[in-house]
Amino acid sequence: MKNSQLYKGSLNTIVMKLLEENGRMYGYEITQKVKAMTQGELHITEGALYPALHKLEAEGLLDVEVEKVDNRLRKYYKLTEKGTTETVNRLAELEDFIRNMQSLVQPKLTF
Amino acid sequence: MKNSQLYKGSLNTIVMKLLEENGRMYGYEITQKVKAMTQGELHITEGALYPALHKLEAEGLLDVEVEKVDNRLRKYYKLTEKGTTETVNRLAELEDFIRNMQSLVQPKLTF
DNA sequence: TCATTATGCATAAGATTTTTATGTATATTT
DNA sequence: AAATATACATAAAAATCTTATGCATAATGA
Repeated sequence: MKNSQLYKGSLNTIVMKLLEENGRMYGYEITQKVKAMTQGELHITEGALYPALHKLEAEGLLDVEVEKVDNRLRKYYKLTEKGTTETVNRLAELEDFIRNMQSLVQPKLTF
Repeated sequence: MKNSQLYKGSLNTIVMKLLEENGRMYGYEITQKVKAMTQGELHITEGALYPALHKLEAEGLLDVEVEKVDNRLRKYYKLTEKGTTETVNRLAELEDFIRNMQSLVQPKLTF
């Protein structure tokens, strides 16, 4: 989803957090939202997003509702109860991750 | 290198930053240092680390010196000139990454 | 009006990274 | 004497993502 390898493994967390914020979203909408929220820096590719959504659904973390808007198909995803619980965990992991990375990379900040 | 998927893609950056800080280190030392710096939270596995070191060396970012200490082998790695330059880029990417993740995950912080 | 871009989904091959499981060997601790 | 720590290594499998396609409708622009 961009040049940097760092984003590997973060897609699920991003998607789940966005769904927690916005209630329900469809795939294309997620790509646009992420692009907007990062000033165009982060570009989620379809080849990564759609399989990820399918997997989260298969794991019971997301529910899907298909709708036709303007004669085009949309698949709206939202968090299941299980997904909502898991999102809390993932966000806690993200905070730990960021904290750990900062202590590894900015060891000077001990003042 | 742990439970959370988030660390995927961050190993190279971690290694390069540690070498920038410490001049030269050997593999086992890196695993212990990371464990200590993260209060035991982040555990770098050998199966991930050694291939990563070999690849960074093959890319010309690291130099290696073999030494025998206490009758045991050690391979000390240090950044090449190219590696030092690249480390600056990787750290900038890491900062962008963290900033982007925070704006995705903490959109409330707009005050 | 005809071509391009935007919207919207999907999958498949390949690359990359990591996990898990081994293997070898010496030193130290229990 | 056995277990743990130190120190390297690789190989199979899993997981994730990129790149390249494919299909289809709507809107924009030349």
